[in-house]
This record gives sequence, structure tokens and C-alpha cells, in this order.
Amino acid sequence: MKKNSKQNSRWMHGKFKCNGYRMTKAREAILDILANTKDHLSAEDIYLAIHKFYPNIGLTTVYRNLEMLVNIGIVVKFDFGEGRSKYELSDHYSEKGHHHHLVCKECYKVIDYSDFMKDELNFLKNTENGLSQKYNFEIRDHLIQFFGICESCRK
Amino acid sequence: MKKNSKQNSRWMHGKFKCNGYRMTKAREAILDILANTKDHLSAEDIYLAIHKFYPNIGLTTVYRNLEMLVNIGIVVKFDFGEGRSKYELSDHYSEKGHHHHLVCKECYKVIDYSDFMKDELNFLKNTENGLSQKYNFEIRDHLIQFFGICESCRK
DNA sequence: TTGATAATGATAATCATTTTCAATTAAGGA
DNA sequence: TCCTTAATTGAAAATGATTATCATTATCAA
Repeated sequence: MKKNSKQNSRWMHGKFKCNGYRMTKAREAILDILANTKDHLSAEDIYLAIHKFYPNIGLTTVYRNLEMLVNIGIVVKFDFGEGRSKYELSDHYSEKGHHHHLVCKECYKVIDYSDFMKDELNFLKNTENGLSQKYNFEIRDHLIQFFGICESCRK
Repeated sequence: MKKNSKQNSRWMHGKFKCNGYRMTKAREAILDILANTKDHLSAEDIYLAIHKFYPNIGLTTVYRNLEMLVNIGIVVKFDFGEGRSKYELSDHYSEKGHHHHLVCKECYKVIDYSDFMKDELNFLKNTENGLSQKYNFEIRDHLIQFFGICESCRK
């Protein structure tokens, strides 16, 4: 739990209110954890991190709030094939900015990358346009992930 | 269970043997189901389809064999965010050929597309090269998916 | 046909995620 | 500040997909 909790709760307060939600300790704590990590955390990771400061916030509450945060677009849920979901602040709210993931099939380590974005933007623009027309599909989102074997797992 | 079961079992027999596996009724049936559908089936879907012809093949066996088939690269496992995995014959063994997926966030209908592959190949080639060098990562695989709302869910 | 061993089926166990429901709390107005 | 009300919570139980166990059966090379 780091310094800018206050800031987070301030900028989120409005966002929550206009969606009919309240600002609670649990929500503030979850956002705080997510804002101050570079890792990709599971619901349980987040629960454990929060638990040190607020031992009475339960895992259920963490799950419930993550779902809500995903729904209003503040958090993104990922599946890296590990058997449980991982969560990140969405690009817009994160210091990381736009990025994609490179996932080790062996140890599930995840590397964020934001290189080669020109190629990617080109590809995405063309493909999204083409697909939405051809298949009459309203495209909301995309997922690009690379899988492989990381340096340490290769040794 | 359609006509070409015999064919399937024939071309798979060798593949299995050289990996130390045996050809069994369950494996033949799973491949047969997958070869004769355009859908994306869950383990249970496959189990149910097989069950009509071989009522004594259990769900456990289907799971076990799917895992094995994924391991030797004949089958690919997908997660469309529905809470259970879906399986397809891999590109090389399927009549579908190389394709990606367009997933409806509402009803989880999946559209296969293979348009815009020039853009995609370009993007993939550059990105994979760049990433594997920069991050010293041996890239094995990639996942590209688009999510949105399909025609009928928009009405 | 037979022996070694891979594969199977039934059942129980796991494990992440959800549901239930009574108790608590945030937030806006009196 | 106090009240009201609906949103939120925690604990516990339920769910649902997937895996592990283990005794039995089936495959296939010799």
C-alpha cells in the first residue's frame, strides 16, 4: 500500500459515483495494489496483499470488486493459461500504457512489451475494419499474445 | 461419427506410435468428432457426441486424451472467456486451415476468419523476430482474437 | 497367444470462482 | 450530526470445470 492511495481514491470517486457505485475501502485498496505493481496479479494475490493492511477484507469481496472494475473498464482480466485469471489496470489508468504480453509456457512468467506498435496498429486497423464489415460484427476489443519459452526455462 | 473414421485412424496411427502412444477407440472417436465439425467443442460436448456411439467412454478419458492430443500438437485448446476450454483440430490437420477467431462477448458465438492474412503475417513475422531477439525468448506460438458483439446480439 | 505396460472408468478430490443471506456501511438529505 | 436506504460486505456453502487415484482392461510387439 503506497503513497498515492489518496490520489487514486480521488480520481476514482467520480467514476464510481456516476456508475451508481460507492467508494469503499476494498475498492480503494484493490486499485492501490494494482496501481503499484508491475506484476500480473491473481484475485488471490490481490487478496493476500490487501490482507496485510485490512485483514477483514475477504477473497469474495476481492472477486466481486474485480468483476465490477472489469465491467466499468478500469481493470482488464487476462488468462495466460495458468488456470486462474490475472488482473491489470487498463491501459488508460496504468502507468504502463498500451502493451501486450509475452508468456512463458513453462513458468508462466509474463513480459510486457510495447515495441513494434506501428506494425501492430496497422494490422489491427485493417483487420478490425475488414472484419467488422464482412461479418457485421461490432469489434470492441482484441487480444494479442505470444507464447514461448523464456531465457531461464531454456537453460 | 461420419465416414472417414477409418482414414483418420490410419493417418494418426503412425503419429501416435512414434510418440509411444497406442491407438484406442476413444482417441479415434475424438479425432473423428473434431474432424467432422465446424464448431468449437468443449470436452463435455465431445464426450456427449461420443457417448451416443460409445456409451462406455467416460468424460475423464476425453479430458485425458484431449490433453495428450494438445501435447503432441494435433489439437489446439482455446479459451474464449466462457469458463471452459474449447478444442479444435490444429491447422495442419484440419480442413479449416489457418484461421483466427472473432468472439461475441455476449453469446460466445465464434466466427472463424482467414481474411487479412497478408497483414497478419507481416505483423507476426516482424513482431516475433523483434521480440525473440529483444527479450531472448523462444517464441512458439501466438494468439490473436477479436472480441465484440455479433449481429444477433446487437438487435 | 502372451506379457508388459499404456489406457480406461468410476469415483473422489481440487481449486478457482459464485451464490446466498444476514449484518454492516457509505452517502445524501433532514 | 443523525437517519434512511440501498449498496456492500464476510462467512460459509455451492458450483462447475478439470485432475488425481487405483483397480481393471485393452493394445500391440514379440
